[in-house]
Amino acid sequence: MGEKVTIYDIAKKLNITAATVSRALNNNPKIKASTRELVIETAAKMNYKPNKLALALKSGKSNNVGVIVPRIDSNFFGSTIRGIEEVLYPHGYHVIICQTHEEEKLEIENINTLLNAQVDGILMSISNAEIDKDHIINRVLKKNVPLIFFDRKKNIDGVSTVTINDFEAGYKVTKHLIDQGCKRIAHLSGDKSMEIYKDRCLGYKQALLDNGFEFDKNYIIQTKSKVEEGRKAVKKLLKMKNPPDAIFSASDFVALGAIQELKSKGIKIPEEFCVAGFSNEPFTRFMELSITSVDQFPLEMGKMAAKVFLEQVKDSGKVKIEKKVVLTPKLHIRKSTLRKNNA
Amino acid sequence: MGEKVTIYDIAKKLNITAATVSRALNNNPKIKASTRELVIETAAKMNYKPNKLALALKSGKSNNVGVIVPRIDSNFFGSTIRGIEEVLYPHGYHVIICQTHEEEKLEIENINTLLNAQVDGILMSISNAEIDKDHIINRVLKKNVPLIFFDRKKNIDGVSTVTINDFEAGYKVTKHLIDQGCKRIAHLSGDKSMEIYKDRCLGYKQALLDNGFEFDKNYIIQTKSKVEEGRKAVKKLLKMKNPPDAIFSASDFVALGAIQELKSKGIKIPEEFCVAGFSNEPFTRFMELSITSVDQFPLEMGKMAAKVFLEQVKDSGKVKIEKKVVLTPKLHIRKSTLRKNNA
DNA sequence: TAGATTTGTGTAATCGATTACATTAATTTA
DNA sequence: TAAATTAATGTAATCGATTACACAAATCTA
Repeated sequence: MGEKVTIYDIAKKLNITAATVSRALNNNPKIKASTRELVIETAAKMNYKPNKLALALKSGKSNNVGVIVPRIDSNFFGSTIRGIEEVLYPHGYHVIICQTHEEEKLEIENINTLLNAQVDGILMSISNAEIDKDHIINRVLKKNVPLIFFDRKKNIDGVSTVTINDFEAGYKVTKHLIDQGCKRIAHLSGDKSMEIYKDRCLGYKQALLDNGFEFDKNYIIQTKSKVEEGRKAVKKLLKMKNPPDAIFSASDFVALGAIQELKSKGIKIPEEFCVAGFSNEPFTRFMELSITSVDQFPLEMGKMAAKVFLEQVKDSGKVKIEKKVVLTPKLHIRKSTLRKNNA
Repeated sequence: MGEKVTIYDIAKKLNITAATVSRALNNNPKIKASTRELVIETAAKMNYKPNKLALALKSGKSNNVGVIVPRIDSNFFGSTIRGIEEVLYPHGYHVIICQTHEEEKLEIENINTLLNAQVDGILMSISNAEIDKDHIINRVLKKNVPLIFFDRKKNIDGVSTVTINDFEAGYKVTKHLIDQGCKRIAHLSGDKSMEIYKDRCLGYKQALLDNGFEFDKNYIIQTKSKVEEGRKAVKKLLKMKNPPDAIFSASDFVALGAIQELKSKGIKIPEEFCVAGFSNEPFTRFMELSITSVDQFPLEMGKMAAKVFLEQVKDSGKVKIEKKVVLTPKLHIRKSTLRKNNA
């Protein structure tokens, strides 16, 4: 019933002490071969399994790492978590998932409860880079718990980061639109308090400037990552005196909404208007009018974050390392921006 | 630096024992009010946080639950996990994620490591219902660890399940296709070793029979949930002497592939051919030719599974309960099957 | 005012492992 | 063959909490 076999049960059965059992099971060379074998055999027979909690308490290592993301039911975060898990599982780590729903309060609460649960590391996508989180971050660092930001980072000493080059991505998309002959390129940005959106926007600006385009700040509209926001934005843009003929959206969902709205107005894509998104959501390639988008390699990003964590664990105690890994984004050019005469 | 504050540190500072500190922090009424306040105050000042591992070891409750799914980077499982997390987090539970990639070996390994980690419960989507898993399942049950299957279940005594009525879903879709005037309805099924696919197929059959259609087993093609498989299946079906004029696919991805192939052959959807999918993946409603599909309410399913777990924990020790929760699927009728003359 | 209660804390065992430090028995050395 | 090694195992502390039991001081009872 209870079926809780401990080393003491094995010890009792064999008339030896728990210490000997422990040593035998850990292949301590001081133990006589015959004893070792007997113990191992008996342990197997009794279906003994070590209690990870006891080990964790004793060693101070829980073999759990916390992963904090805004949400997991999105392709991007789901894939990063998959990558993290794939790398860490073979090393004996378990992944504890926490969602913040972009809420500041939950973010801090999550870190706290993860620390109390004695996780061996925290991998997170921080939501708002402007709000001061130094206090809680310091708690993590003081405890010497490796902390790694992925995708949504904030520059903090001692914190490693794994990101893609959002600036480059923004630049590439914009340059591509320019190459397709677009003259007035608008940008549907995201929450500017996040570095990723800031950087994408900066890349956009730089590409414009480098190519002799003038930058009009009215062409930048802040949106939340929702289809409806794309429709709204297009309505607004089309009312302008000098409406754009292309959109670089920092979100695939917003790009989708934009496309829907443009189509409903009878505007032809990509002939009259080009639209590019961001994140390479599955639907962007499934659509009949497939959508040009940026691949952020979420799986790779997750794997990389996990690897950085493993390195930090290995080297802990030695020099404090701080890695900044930047992945190169890949632009998938699809129908929504590909004009045939240019192909 | 180390910043590890324990109740002993607090005790030392106040010249009392750890027992008193523990009691004060736990609002034990035997403790003098003044002492309690002093302790609580000092604990806050020293930034004391209880060590969850120690608590877990003592109490035998880790406050962790394991969730085992084939993968997390899918809309369906991502959403169920989100639901689980949302319900359990407020109750102080953490969710440990494990992926099986449909591999038998990993499934068993995951259960084992979760048990060794002393999880308080396991919620899982079992991959293959035909392979005998009694041994490992028994280990869970013997340990009195609540076990709940969601979506992909297997009928086992003592195991609660939360599923949707896949039979009904299959029936509804097929009936809908019949109502739209389709005469020869094919079914693209999934791995028949899973109950969900078996049931969807049974619902399909029953609907055919109930409506005076004859059932042709050549109209059933087994597929894996991939776009390419849908294309292949359609190629095969169209080569038949008496090709179908509708497809009920047990997967949205397969349905998508089918649609792509049909279109490439110049077949008009839904006028000449209707296609319905399953799972209500986001892309099904985003497509220009939106795809009829079945909503499995993954978020609700996750929440429900978590609630069943909570009930079992509460009632543990009392009668052993075994809940079978069946959610009703919802058919979203979209362009891919909606013939205007029928609307 | 002696005995019974109550109040507030301390002592020590416990959860299940690991491990530094004995300790005993066996073997080697001189 | 006595002393020195070595081999194999036992004893007990430890990780950080909780809690049954013990106990002294304060308060109540008759």
